[in-house]
Amino acid sequence: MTKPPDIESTVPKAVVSRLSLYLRELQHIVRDGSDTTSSTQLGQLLGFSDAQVRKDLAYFGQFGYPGIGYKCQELITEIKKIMGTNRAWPVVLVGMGNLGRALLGYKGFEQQGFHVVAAFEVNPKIIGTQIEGIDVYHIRNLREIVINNDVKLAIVAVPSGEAQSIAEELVQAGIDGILNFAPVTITVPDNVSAVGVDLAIELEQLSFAVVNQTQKP
Amino acid sequence: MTKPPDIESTVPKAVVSRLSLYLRELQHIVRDGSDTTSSTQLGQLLGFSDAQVRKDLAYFGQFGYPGIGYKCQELITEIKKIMGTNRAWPVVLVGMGNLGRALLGYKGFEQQGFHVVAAFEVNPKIIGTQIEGIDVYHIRNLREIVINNDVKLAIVAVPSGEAQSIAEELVQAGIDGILNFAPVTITVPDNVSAVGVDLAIELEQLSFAVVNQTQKP
DNA sequence: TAGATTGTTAATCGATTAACAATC
DNA sequence: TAGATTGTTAATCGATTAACAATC
Repeated sequence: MTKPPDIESTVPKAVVSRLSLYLRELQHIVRDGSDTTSSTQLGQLLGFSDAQVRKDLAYFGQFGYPGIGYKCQELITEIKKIMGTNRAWPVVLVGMGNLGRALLGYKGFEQQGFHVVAAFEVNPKIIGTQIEGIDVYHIRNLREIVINNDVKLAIVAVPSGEAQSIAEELVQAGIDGILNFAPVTITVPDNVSAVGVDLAIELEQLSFAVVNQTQKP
Repeated sequence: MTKPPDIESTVPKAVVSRLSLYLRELQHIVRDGSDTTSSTQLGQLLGFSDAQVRKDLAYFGQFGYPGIGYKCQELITEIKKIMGTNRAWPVVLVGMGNLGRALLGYKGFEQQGFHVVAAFEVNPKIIGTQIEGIDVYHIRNLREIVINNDVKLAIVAVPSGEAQSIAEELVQAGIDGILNFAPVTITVPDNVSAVGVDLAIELEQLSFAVVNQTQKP
């Protein structure tokens, strides 16, 4: 209860993304039967320095025990609280192409507390059906479903050309965060967050690394 | 021909990932009918400063024309050369679950020059079949196919528990770069590159942003 | 107690931005 | 010529690492 109210705005993005990795490793460590870990172990597993692990966590509080390390379950709980995943998030998914369907069936979302409550499409052939047990709606029902289910997050898996206009509809419907799989930059208002995942770009990064044989230290 | 031979090792990762975004925007600008652009325009489209765009490109050479800007097609060619995507890359895909199948049908890979030449699975029911026109093989055929097709890149979409051992088989088979969709950290030798994409982590980042209402400047 | 490990400060390192001469 | 825009240098800003007192 002593955390200043504005720390979040000063936390670098890189720190937040590492936090997710710490959480993932902690879950593995617990599954492997350990109760505690250390900044050294976490760092080694992820290729970071021990100092960085401690510094990153220090942005949010004091979670460790000098001489002991970190209690995994405790740290997991704390990081989840920080990330906002200490509760379940209802999510809507727009676009039922190849990728959209796969995302609908992706187990990893549920495992981390994200629950797809509805899917949306324009293709009349699949509107009204269920895919992976989820109802597929026409986009015109978006607002209603978002409001009724208090949905804040949306996944966009529509073709590039439609991504921006879908994003705008989502914002109109009251969505606060958009995970965009279309390979375009979408523009959203300042009070809305957008994260883009471009699968081809990820392969391109790999191509660069291979071509330039980026030796790891 | 005047580029020093070791610049690549000194280029920050962040620069390389922005390079991919520049390439993507340039392709859109061309599609929209413009022949030239500027560091200011590129930066604005992506939310970066003009200075950053110029600085990033300067790592690799002088591609612009003072007073004019950049010729889009020319810059596209240059960036593709840098990224190694000025040629087609054969790719193998391991794991034919929901996600693997979707990736097999993902058009964006082909569009950027990545061509999936073979898919691999352990499930005997689908080995020998074709999915999206691609033959599905048993992993025991991996090495042979990788060598025959001179494949350097692999996409891994297997369950978490199998990711590390598959990665090792890929390395054994002569793969140089792995795009890993399993939500685990995989360990590869220094001469191999690995890029991880964890879909749940991307949603988690969004959750953090929404919970902490990270206001954009 | 001795050994381990934290949280935090100071030092280092790296990346971004501002500014501007050179160029078209 | 005047206006636009590059490439690059220097200044600023931010992030990482090293070091260590405090703690268990």
